[in-house]
Amino acid sequence: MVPKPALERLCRIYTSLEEMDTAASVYASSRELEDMTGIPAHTLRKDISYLDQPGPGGGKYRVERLMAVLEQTLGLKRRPKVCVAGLGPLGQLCLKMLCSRREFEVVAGFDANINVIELTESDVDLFPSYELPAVARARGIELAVLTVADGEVEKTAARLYDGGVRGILNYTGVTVPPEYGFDVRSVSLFEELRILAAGLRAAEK
Amino acid sequence: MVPKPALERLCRIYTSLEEMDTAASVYASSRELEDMTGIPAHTLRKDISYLDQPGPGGGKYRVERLMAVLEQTLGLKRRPKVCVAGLGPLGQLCLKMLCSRREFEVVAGFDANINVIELTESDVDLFPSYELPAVARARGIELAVLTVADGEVEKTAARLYDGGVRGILNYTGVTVPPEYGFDVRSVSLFEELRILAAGLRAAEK
DNA sequence: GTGTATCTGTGAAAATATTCACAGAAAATA
DNA sequence: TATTTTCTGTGAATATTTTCACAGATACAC
Repeated sequence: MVPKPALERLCRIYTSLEEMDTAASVYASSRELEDMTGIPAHTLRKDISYLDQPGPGGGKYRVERLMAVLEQTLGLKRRPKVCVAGLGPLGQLCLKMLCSRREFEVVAGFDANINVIELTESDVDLFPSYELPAVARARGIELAVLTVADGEVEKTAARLYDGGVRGILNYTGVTVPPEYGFDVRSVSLFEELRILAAGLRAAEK
Repeated sequence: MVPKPALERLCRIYTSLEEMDTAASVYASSRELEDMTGIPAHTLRKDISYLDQPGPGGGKYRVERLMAVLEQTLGLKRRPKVCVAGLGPLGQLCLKMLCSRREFEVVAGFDANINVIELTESDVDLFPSYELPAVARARGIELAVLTVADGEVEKTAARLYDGGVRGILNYTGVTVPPEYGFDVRSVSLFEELRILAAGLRAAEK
């Protein structure tokens, strides 16, 4: 079984592999990846070894091959189904970014305000929030990007749960209620900056 | 010394304490905080114990007191100086959010495009990117929110380094070059969703 | 005040994750 | 082809983090 921190690093490695692939690099050594990611080469090799896939042995990794292995393991080949809940400026931005790549299947957007839904241009179907559970179930949405206002998080979480959504990427400033058992990753501008500030502070001593 | 994961959790706890403070709660037990954050009560108590501050002993934590201790330890009382590099939609959003609270001192915004600088309304002084090193040094900027286009990351990183910036909150899709030794936290929409997808995948087995 | 229930604080134990070190496979060299 | 160099893969050692368990402090009821 792959340790969770290793999984996170593997996702970071995938990003770097994409960069290399775009730059038409065919081979990647653990050392080069260390230079790109800051993850030590031995950690990175160990992480890859958790995948239990035959590697190149003594040669370098083949970028495409390793990407394929990661796609397999990380479940990206399936194009997980994603929705965006909350279509304020941030939500709309996320929607746009997600649509700009094929990696995820963007299935729907939701907002409490019907005006927003009618006025927003998007390739994706947009719905009022109260339809979330039904739409999510009908379309098999697995992941949600949560960009609603802080005050709406609780209600939206309940709806996502009813819709069978399993994982939430939480961009709001408040905590997603843990009782639903979502797999949550939270990205709070303030919290992240606090962690950096605390890091500086710790480094000073 | 506070373990790094503990530090991150403490920042999360701080967020929940803010929520409680807003809700006019005076006391917080480790159990209540567990319910809010999903962090187990014993982990959370241990984390707080790393702070080496006298706690309430047998009673509950006093919300204000604990917040004060965390502000102290996390270095938030100092109002760390922050800038935003890259004033596209995301950068402007970050700028607005940062200005909406007093927690950080937002000192400057930067963009490569001079039109953007002239057209953007902001309470914060905006500068063209090439002035970043000078401005950052002059104003003592410690942290940067990096929201430039992916192709500009390398150049911007160099400038931030020249400006004496120590920590970066990286919202771009590419890796910040590790050779400068920045303290980096990266937030990539795609990477986060990948981690969630991998989590689902792992849970299925 | 006495008793009971509820907390925190923390050393020690257990679980996890990282680093190391080196065997052995590929690639490069000559 | 033989030799050297450069890699990966991984068990074992080390380091870190989390969990546990319980002593002792506080709050509360009566």
